[in-house]
Amino acid sequence: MGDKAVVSGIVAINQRARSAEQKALRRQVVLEVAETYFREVGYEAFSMAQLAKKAGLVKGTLYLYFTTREELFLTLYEQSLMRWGQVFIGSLSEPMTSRAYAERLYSTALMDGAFLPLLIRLEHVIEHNVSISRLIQSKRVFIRQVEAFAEATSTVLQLSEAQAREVVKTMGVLLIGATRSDQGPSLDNEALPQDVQALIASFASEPLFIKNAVRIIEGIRAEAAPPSNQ
Amino acid sequence: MGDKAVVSGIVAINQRARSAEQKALRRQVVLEVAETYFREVGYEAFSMAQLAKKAGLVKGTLYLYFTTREELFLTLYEQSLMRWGQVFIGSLSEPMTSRAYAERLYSTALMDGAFLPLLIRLEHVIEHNVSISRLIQSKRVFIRQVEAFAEATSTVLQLSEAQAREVVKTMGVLLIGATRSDQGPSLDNEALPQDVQALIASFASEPLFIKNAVRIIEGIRAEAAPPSNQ
DNA sequence: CTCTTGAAATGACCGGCGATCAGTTATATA
DNA sequence: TATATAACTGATCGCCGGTCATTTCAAGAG
Repeated sequence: MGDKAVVSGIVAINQRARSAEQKALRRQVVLEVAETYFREVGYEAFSMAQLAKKAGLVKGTLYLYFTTREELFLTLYEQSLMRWGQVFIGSLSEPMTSRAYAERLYSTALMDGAFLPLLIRLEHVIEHNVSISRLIQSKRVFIRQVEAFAEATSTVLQLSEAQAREVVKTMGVLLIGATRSDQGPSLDNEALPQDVQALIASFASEPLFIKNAVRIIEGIRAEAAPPSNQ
Repeated sequence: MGDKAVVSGIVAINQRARSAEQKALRRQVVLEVAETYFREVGYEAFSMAQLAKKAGLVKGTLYLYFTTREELFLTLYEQSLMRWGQVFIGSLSEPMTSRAYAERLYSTALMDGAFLPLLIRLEHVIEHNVSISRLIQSKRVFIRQVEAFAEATSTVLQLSEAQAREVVKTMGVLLIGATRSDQGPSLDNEALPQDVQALIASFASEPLFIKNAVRIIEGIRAEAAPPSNQ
């Protein structure tokens, strides 16, 4: 009991955060605790009071750093998006097949346990209850990421910039739609009838994503290069 | 004040529902009130107490007809799915282009104001907090609908059964991913900077869905019929 | 070294939520 | 008409996100 005093390493602010840097640092610490907690319990069971407890604060203090629960999640989303972007782009190699590209995209997106659950709730939940200016700021982060994706995609898939942007947009759509089934309740293997098990198996997200990603990339590739004309 | 007594038409149960039919009827009346209310306020703002008030009951009574809020929404989802299925299949004509098929699918799905908002929340929210047996029952409704869709699709697009099933599965994925942007906050036209407006415009759901639906249908069509071989 | 001051932090508090259940009441039947 | 049964009620529960008057602490002034 009484786990105050020194927390971690050199910086160790258990005192009040007064300077702007200290406040930013504390905010980031809270975000890291929040992300761990979020990975444990998911979106719906995540409570601000519990988060405060885990971060060694009191609920009211959280609201000095985040105006609403949703604004906190929006920040987590931005960070996970940028993190995933780095990992995905970093995983691409010079010339790639559509299939290899789709596989990298899928596996890196799933690897980050926070990204997809946040992405899936972005429009219907998170973006409501957030100020317009904060939302604009977030959209700009998104624009930057889309551009980075498009550039890398254009290179490795040998597509025009316009084609690459089209690919990126559609990959997002497909990723959300295909991984939706992974977000259902974890009924594991318990006594589901065969017809339902077969249904679930037929909606397995990985082949669903990859097969359709390839179809779309090849479709886009074919559109701008009519094979028999000019 | 005092709007008891006769409610509507001939049946008019303001009394207790005793027989199984009366109970089923009352349940259906509640569902209809719930759907109207849901269309007004959406998922998050929907409260059981308000619903009870609108249905002329008390909150506790609702829980005699639905075990949880989510089970009520699951029922609304099933009904809207079947309703849409009828409308969509009924709107198909004998031989159709991929594009016409995609357009019908998109427009009929959007027309029913309740279907997409429920579908989008199905796995991450609704299916949690519902009994396993109820979930199995719901999945079977879904299986039946998929089969009906596949049959109609096979006919109008002139595809094999396996191809048609693949089309149907993928259309669902695409529909959810593409219409996600419609679920954001309604920021209308108010003072969004141009870059953000351009982003939103570029993610407009209709062209996003239709272009990619066509790409995928054509991709699936091409897979089983290699043009230069056999 | 002490005092002042203003912002960081607190915790009690708010209204509303989904859900529960002991008690009430209407009604079909004997 | 009396009785048993189950549909219905409404008070109550614990918890939620969010607020705010008050307290506390550290940096800068003297």
